Amino acid sequence: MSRQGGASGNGGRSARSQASAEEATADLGKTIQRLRKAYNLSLGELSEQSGVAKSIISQIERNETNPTLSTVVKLSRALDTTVDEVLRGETQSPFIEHQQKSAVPILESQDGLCRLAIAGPLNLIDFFQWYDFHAKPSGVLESSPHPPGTVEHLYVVTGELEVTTAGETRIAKAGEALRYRADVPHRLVNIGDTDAHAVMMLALRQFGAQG
Amino acid sequence: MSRQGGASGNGGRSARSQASAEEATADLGKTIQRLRKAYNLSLGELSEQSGVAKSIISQIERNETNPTLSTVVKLSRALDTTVDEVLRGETQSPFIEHQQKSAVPILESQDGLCRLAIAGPLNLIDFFQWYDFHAKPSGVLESSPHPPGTVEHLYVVTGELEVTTAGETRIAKAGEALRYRADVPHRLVNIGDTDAHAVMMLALRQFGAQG
DNA sequence: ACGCTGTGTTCGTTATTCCGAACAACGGAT
DNA sequence: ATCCGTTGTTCGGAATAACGAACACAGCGT
Repeated sequence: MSRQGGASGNGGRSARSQASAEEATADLGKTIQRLRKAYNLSLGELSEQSGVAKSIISQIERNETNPTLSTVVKLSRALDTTVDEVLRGETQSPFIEHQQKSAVPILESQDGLCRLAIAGPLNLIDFFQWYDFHAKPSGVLESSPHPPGTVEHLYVVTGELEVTTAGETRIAKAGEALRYRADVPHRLVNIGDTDAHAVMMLALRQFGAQG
Repeated sequence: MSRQGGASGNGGRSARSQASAEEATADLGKTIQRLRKAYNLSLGELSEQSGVAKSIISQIERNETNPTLSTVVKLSRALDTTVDEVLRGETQSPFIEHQQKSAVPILESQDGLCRLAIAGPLNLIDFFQWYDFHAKPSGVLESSPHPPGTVEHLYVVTGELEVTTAGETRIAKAGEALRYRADVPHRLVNIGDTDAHAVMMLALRQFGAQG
């Protein structure tokens, strides 16, 4: 036992671990639930997409069971994340303040053939997805509210889009970017007479912390 | 089948995963054993240090059981590593993932006029910037290393780009996405004979977690 | 030869994960 | 007021993961 016995210089082995596994999986349920709700999934839907019985998911979310590895893997995959991320929980301190709301700067490479436009910086984000968005003329995309704190970024590649949220309406043309609250109903309309193409990013605030 | 609910163009969830969990934990036993032997530990020793019965460890190493999450956590800790590392096995991820066009799920709005393509999901990011990238034919963009853990996402809108990082080279055409490490020198080249247009996102990992 | 120490394996039992179905609770319809 | 479809929950029962002890096979020593 213990003591490195061996001639070989094995690396110093830590002797910790031991009974600390419970605490490691302590907030797993909370995390699973947080991710599931971030995707607006019900237990049944997540069950279908993951292949895990919804009763199990319910128990896992309330830490009433000690799931099998394969179960956790299935859930992690369905939630587009890894096991470690799920285990890590939310013990991360969001710092870094780096506001840079100036107008879209443009960088050029040495040979002058490349243009790099910073479309939008953002910080303190724990989870996001981004989308490629196409809309034919007069196409409309209605979105129901996302979780509180969610911010949506829209960068228009071609065409002309109109965004309405919380009673306000703005128009963005090709090359412009919009940033707006997404935790209220909002709507996108292609008001141009050509196809519109945009890149959309959805940034969810992970958990409370102040607003 | 009917994406969730409603109206919204909320995030489209992938329907993959499903029964692929087995293959994910396939070489877990091999990995555990490799790590254990790397430390010159016997089953009994690892059992003591981890708190897992050695009979279980034996079965896990031969993939004769489907361990509990807490069991895997205990073993991972005793082996000074993380669950994901153990799951990843030794398939040293190429660190440059290629997301084919066909793999990008596409959602349609109710009126059928809008197409929403998820270019690339990513989780638990604390800080990022994204860019609109234009390159004339044979244009080159050289980038020096970003902070450790930084991952770069590239979504090609039009044209054809070649990415080289850590000795690996991949090509992405319009509609495809690349995801690769950016904490080493990397280079983008427009290898097509037309202008290339892409959206690039730089995601910095905020907290340590060595990679 | 014999014991001895350590390896990894297999064996009963207990404890619990997992599933599917049945359940209650809510909200929206007609 | 009553039917729905949906939410998340709880309830048997089958499957099995976990444990500890007993097991076989080695290598070394006297």
